[in-house]
Amino acid sequence: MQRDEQSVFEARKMPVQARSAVTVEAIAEATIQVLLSHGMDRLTTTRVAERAGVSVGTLYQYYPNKQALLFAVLETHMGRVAQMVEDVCLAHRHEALDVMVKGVVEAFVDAKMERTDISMALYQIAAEVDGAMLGARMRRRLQKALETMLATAPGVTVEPMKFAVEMVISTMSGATRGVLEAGASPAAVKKLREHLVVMCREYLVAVTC
Amino acid sequence: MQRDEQSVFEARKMPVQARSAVTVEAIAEATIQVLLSHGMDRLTTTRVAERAGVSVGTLYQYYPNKQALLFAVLETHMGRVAQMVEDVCLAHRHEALDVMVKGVVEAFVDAKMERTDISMALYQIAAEVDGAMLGARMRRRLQKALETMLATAPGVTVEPMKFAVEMVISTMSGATRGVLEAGASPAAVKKLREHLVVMCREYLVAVTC
DNA sequence: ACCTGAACACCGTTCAAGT
DNA sequence: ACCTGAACACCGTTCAAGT
Repeated sequence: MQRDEQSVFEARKMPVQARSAVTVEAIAEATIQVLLSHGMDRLTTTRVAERAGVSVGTLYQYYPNKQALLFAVLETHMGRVAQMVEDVCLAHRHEALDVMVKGVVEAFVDAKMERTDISMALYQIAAEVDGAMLGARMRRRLQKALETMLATAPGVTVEPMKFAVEMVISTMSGATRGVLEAGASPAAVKKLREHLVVMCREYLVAVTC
Repeated sequence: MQRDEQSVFEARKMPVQARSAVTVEAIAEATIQVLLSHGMDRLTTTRVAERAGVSVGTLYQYYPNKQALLFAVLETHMGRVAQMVEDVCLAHRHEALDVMVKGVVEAFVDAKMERTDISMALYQIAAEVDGAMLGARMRRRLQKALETMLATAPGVTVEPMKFAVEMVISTMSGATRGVLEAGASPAAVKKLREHLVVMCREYLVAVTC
């Protein structure tokens, strides 16, 4: 594969020895730590390298630029959320609509709220890098998982299904983000779980023929 | 007033002569233009000043730093949206719940979609500066306006009202953002208007006692 | 195969000098 | 009262030299 074919955001090279795999992981972990302790505007490639115990040059051996580093961190965590929702979608095929909605919404909220500090920090990253692109990719994954599951719901035909699923995904993201930006107190997270289930269920029932 | 009491994000000085008022406006406008044509990462204070037809020094006479400049631009546009929703909330007092919801949702969507290019560009700004802070302020304005309006709805008591309104605001933001990030085609905007009304109405009806 | 860190380019910000 | 733009500090990124 030629260098030019690589996305500018992809890792520059694959670690082929054990120590470099450790280095890559250490750099990714250090990025989160620096983000949490210093904030986005004081997140410096030199500082990240220092925290990871390597030199700047080493960082640039695995991540072509700062954006790629942030992108990778964001991708890891968004991927984790998508994975958890996908698992629930598979597990809830052929069940009743309200059971599906409850399962998906709670899986989404729980995944996002597992580490509220990281989730909040990631919103800072999302605009620095092209968060829209990653968000779109994640949305496509959730979209497919939800559509596939909903197609197996007994006696349910939502029209237009595609848009309704987009609405549900955007709504889950928006409401969760709202609670995170408001501080994500345990009480608020609990209410979010309940109310978001009601909102999505009532909506889907209303647009169901 | 002493310098130290000023927020770091507020304008450094008020324009007292006509030409400087023009300068301030030109800089703000140039910021949007550079953002739209070059993107966030190529938005440079020097480039903005150049576009506005002044020197960098002049820019720093009115905005203490780059963040303050971006903050001001974001604030203007968020304020416009908040204002339009507030107006609708005042106009719809004492009407039926579903009329209120329709009015507010459509006002919000229309305000955000009036200039989709600017709205999309602003998401880039929102993380560069402390978008969470401004978002919180805006949410408080909408919160108050909506609560005041809903309290006048005949025969409606939502419990807990405060959280339900937070949910509605986050949902409107999230769903609108989703459509914007998906490209905001006229067809999608139209469907968003309709579906968002359904979602918010059904939700509020469900949590109403 | 992997790591180092001085060196370079570029950008945010200032301030002495101008009108 | 307002504007200019060279100068400075700092950060992203590179690359010749090391192990």
